[in-house]
Amino acid sequence: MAKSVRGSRSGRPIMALLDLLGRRWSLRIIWELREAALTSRALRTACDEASPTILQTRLTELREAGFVELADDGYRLTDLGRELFQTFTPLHRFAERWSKAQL
Amino acid sequence: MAKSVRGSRSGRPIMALLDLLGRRWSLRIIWELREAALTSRALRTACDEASPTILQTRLTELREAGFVELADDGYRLTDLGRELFQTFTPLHRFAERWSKAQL
DNA sequence: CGTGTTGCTACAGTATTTGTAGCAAGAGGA
DNA sequence: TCCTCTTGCTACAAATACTGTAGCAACACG
Repeated sequence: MAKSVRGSRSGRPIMALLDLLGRRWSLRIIWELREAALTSRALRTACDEASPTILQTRLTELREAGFVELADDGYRLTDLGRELFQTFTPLHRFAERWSKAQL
Repeated sequence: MAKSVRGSRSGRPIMALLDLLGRRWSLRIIWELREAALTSRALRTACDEASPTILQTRLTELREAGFVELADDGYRLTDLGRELFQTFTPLHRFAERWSKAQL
């Protein structure tokens, strides 16, 4: 398992971030936690029954990165994680436009 | 190789997009093409000598998605791809804040 | 005590990614 | 013409990441 975030050698934070978010289910997890906290099982359901192994791995990474935390009501975005999610908003809008351009 | 974009079954464009961008080197490739077109070799150099196999695979996917095109001067973002890149701008700013929060 | 959650892990099979090598096609230069 | 260089791209085996199933201990409710 890649311990340190790839691209971090360059010292450029954006590389480390692109690498972390470029791992499977990372983007999706943040997306699914956008509204409310989810238990590990609920998160798994939300993520199309992705394997718990990889979800756990990603959750650990995202927790170490400070984007996600485990509270009484399950996993949820930290303030930092919520900030990160904000940057997805234009992405969401873009996705809608993109799907129309695909036709 | 995953032919269709995962998550596209849901019909939610954002899922398809999150999945495509969640594959290794996808985000990075778009990032590296942000300023100028790059030849396949130059792109490889920019991407820390990532293997040409996977770069080629990602480039094909990104081309099919309409984000990247191959021109005389190498690979470059399409108008759509440039739109997508715009959504990264807040991500870049976030990355800077994040690296400070990590200390 | 049983029943049901929770977060989390083991493990084997599969898919993806890596690294090295090398291809054919095209653009020069001699 | 032949030689050399670059282009985009691919083969192939080894390494790594991911999947799917099963199941653990800890805690809560009854």
